[in-house]
Amino acid sequence: MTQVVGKNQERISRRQVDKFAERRAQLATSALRTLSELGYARTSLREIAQNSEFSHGVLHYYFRDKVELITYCVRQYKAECVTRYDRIVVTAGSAEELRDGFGAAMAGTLREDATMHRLWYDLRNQSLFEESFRADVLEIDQSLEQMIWRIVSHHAELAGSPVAVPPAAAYALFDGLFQQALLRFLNGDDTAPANLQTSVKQLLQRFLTHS
Amino acid sequence: MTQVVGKNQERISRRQVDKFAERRAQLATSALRTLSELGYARTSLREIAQNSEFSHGVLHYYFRDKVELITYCVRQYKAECVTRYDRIVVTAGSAEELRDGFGAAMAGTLREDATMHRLWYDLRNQSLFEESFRADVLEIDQSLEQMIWRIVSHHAELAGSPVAVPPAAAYALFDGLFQQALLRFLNGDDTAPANLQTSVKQLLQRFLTHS
DNA sequence: AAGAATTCTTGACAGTCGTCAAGACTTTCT
DNA sequence: AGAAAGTCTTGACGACTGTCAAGAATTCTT
Repeated sequence: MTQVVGKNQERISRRQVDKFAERRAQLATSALRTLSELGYARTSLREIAQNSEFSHGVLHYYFRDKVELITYCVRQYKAECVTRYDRIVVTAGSAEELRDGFGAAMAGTLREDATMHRLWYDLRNQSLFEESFRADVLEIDQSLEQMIWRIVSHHAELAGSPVAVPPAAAYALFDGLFQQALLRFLNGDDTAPANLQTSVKQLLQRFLTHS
Repeated sequence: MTQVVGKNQERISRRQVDKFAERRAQLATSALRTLSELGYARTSLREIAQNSEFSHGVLHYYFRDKVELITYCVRQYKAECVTRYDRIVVTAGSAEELRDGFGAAMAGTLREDATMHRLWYDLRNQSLFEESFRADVLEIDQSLEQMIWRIVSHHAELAGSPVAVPPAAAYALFDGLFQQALLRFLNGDDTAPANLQTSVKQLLQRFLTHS
C-alpha cells in the first residue's frame, strides 16, 4: 500500500482500506465460528481458514500473528455483545416489566448463542494464563458489568427503591447464574433457560433494599 | 505384572499395586502443578515430565493416554477440593460466626490457591468443548454445590430462618462472586480477597427470608 | 548372587502447528 | 493495453505434539 499523496490516491486508498477492513472482519467471523465450536485450545489457523472460503496463507496477509487475529476476534465479539445487551435494555414501563424482559432476554441468549457464550468464558479464562488478551478481556468484562448495572439501577429506579448491592457484585452474581445455566444447557438440560429466567427475576428483585 | 496366586505373591502384588498407585499420584501432582501454571491449552506431556523428576516416556507407562492422565488429575484435584471445603465447614456457634468463618475461608483459598482455582475453571470450560472430562467435571461441580448448600442451610438453621434460595442458585451465586474475585486477584488487585470476604458475608445473610 | 520382573530412559515415528516466501492471479490506474 | 498495486494460493521450514518400542537400569525373588 503506497502512501502517495493526492486527491485521487486518497480516495482509492480509503476504498482499499475499507476492503481490507471488511475482509478482516469476514475472516474474524469465520474464526469466531471455529473458536466457538472447538474452543481456544483446539483451534488452529488452518482450521479457521478451512471454515472460511480462503486458504490458510491469507490469514497472515490480514493478520500479523495468531495473537493479533484472536485479539481482533475478541474485539469483534465485544461489538456483538454490546448490541445484544443493548437489545435487552428494553423500554420497560414498570419494574416488573423490566424483570420479565431481562429474564426473557437472558434465557433467550442462552438458548440461541450458547456456543458463543462458552467461547467468551473460554477466552476470559485464557487471559488468566497468558498476558496477550488480558487487556481486551478486562475491557469487555467492564462493559458487561456496566450494562448489568444499567439494568439493575434502572430497575431500582422504577421500583422507587435504592439498590443494595455494588455494581461489581451485581455483575458477578448474574454472571454466576448465567454460567451455571450455560453448563447445564450445554449438557442437554433443556429446562436450563426457563430456570435461569426465574432465577434472574428473583435476584433482580432481591437487589432492592427491603423497607 | 504377573497375577500368580499365593499368599506371598498376593502380598507382593498388593505392595506393587500400591507403589504403582503412589507413582501415579506423584505424577498427577506434577501434572496439576504444570497445568495450573500454563493452563490446559499450553500444557504438553513433555512439559509435565520436565516438572517432575522423570522423563517423558514414563507417563505412558503409568497412563494410557493424555486423556487418562488429565482425568486422573481432575479426580485427584477433587479430593483436594473436598478437604479444602470441609475445612471451611467450621464448627460455628452462631450464624454470624459462620458467616465470618466462611467469608475468611473463601478469601483465604483465593489468596493461597489462586492458580489451582483458575485451573479448575479452565478444565470446567474445556468440558464444554470436549466430551472426555465432562462426567468427572460435573461430579465435582455437584459436590461443590452440595458443600455450599451444607453451609447455607447450616447458616439458616443457626439463624432460625428458612432459606430463600434453591441449592443450585446458591452455588451459582457464590461461584460468580468467587470467579470475579479470582479474575481481579490474578490481575494484581490485592483488595480482591477482602472484598470477596464482605460480599460473601452479605450474600449469605441475604439468603435468609426476611420476616 | 543369578535370574526375573519391574521401572525408567532414550530415540524415533507420523502428524500438526505457526510462520513465511515465492509466485500466480486479480484488480486498479494511467 | 500495459504497468503497477493488491490479493490469494501453494508449498515449504523448523519446532512441537502424542505415542510407542527397544533396551538400559533398577528392584525384587529365590
